[in-house]
Amino acid sequence: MERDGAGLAALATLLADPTRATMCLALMDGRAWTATELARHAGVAPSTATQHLNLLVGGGLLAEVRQGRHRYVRLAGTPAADLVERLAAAAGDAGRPGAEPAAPSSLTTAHRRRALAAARTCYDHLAGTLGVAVTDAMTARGLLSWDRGLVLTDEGDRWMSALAGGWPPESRRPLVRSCLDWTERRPHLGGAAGAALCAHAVDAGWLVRVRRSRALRLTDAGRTALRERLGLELPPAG
Amino acid sequence: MERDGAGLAALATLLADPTRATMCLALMDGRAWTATELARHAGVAPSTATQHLNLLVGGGLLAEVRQGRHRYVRLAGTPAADLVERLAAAAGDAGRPGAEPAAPSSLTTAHRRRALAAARTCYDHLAGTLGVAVTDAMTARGLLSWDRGLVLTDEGDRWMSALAGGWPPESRRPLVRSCLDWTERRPHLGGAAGAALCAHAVDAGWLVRVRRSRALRLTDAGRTALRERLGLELPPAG
DNA sequence: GGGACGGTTCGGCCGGCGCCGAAGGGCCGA
DNA sequence: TCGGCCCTTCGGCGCCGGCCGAACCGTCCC
Repeated sequence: MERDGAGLAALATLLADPTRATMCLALMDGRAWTATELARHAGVAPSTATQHLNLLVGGGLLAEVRQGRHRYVRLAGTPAADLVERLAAAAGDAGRPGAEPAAPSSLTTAHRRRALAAARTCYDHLAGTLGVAVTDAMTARGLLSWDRGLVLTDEGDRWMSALAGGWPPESRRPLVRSCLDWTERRPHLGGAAGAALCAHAVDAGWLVRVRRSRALRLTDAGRTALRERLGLELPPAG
Repeated sequence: MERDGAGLAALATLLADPTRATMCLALMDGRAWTATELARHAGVAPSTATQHLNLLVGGGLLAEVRQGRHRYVRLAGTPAADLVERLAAAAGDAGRPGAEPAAPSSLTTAHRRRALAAARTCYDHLAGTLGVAVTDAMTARGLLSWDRGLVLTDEGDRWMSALAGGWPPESRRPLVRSCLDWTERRPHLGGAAGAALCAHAVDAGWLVRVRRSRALRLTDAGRTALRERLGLELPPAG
């Protein structure tokens, strides 16, 4: 790759604008937003939003789908989402990688924060304390091994098969991947297995999405299922 | 805190300029560079480099140490280095972060970094693991003493005389000086003695310079010489 | 002390970028 | 067919940020 920083700078420039950064963070919920939704969310005129979205799509950070008169836009993929999340995590440390997180500025944000910290999606897999707890439980049960990088054990493979149909997936995506959690500062399960697990949890009603957020709420059924399948004891909803 | 993208944008802005990005990439070798070195490397005036370094240090991405009239600057830590590496890797994917994960192109960079960590020049004397190892060996042999600051013992003075002609040097430069190594985080030998030792090692063919880099390669002759003269056992080249 | 050197500060120039409003085009539903 | 909605294009404005050169300060070397 090139030794000059032009490419790096070009990529960073995409996120170096508050409006674009706000848009990308909003898209971290994994859904597709329309251009006007993003414009209102970021507090700019629609024409301005168009320009920003052109840049982000052109830069490969976002993918778009035109449907009728709507322009739907979403994060381009897991790497893009990882990038945004990682940068946001580093930026969240009061601008100091290594400092403690800033106190929530308001009650609503505190509530939001707590909900997000408890359980949320990280693009397409589980994150937050729940994501870490599930990952830990899977490790304790021998479904995951961290000996030489993160791998799914044979037992873990059987466990996934029993959990969800269509396992293993055909995609060339790595089965498992370690993803650093920005609230827990600990790794949780990403990759195809993480995505499949999350998808099943939502399909089966273990988790329900909280509107306009990437927070998740654990249902009673989910609590029971996780206890039965992983021996994971979770406190009732707070 | 994460709701608006201001923080994220602020962090990304640090890397959104080609000059700053080039500087950060240069610093990925793990070494500490001086301001002028970085200025020349990035192709800007010293005054411009100062401004960029102020931003990067202020943003927590870089750490600085003032030594004499020099301003040494290095990546602030592992998180910062990870951030730069990850962003650079994503930017290298043909500018498409959404594409599939890139092959470990960091292999070459890993090699580069290892080579630099192994042996390199710091100014005009030895640094890296080799520099630290030599310093340790000289201390163990009683050639150096750290009792009241770093001094060359009488025996060390004789050792230097036997090693190289023109010892002691006429310059009023301090004979020995402790210089903090940024990869080892331990002091190594600088000053006139360190310079003379390094010069002799290169002249005598113990070390050869690696082109377009500060890295050094230890020859077989050098390995033998260091074993004979310092009792220093070094592993063969990797 | 004198000279060289590394680094910093200050002022000023300039290009680029983000923003908007107005106008226009495509798609939809009545 | 017609009006309304979503989005885009275009022109223009204001500002921020990167760049330099000149002057200055502190350090090191002789």
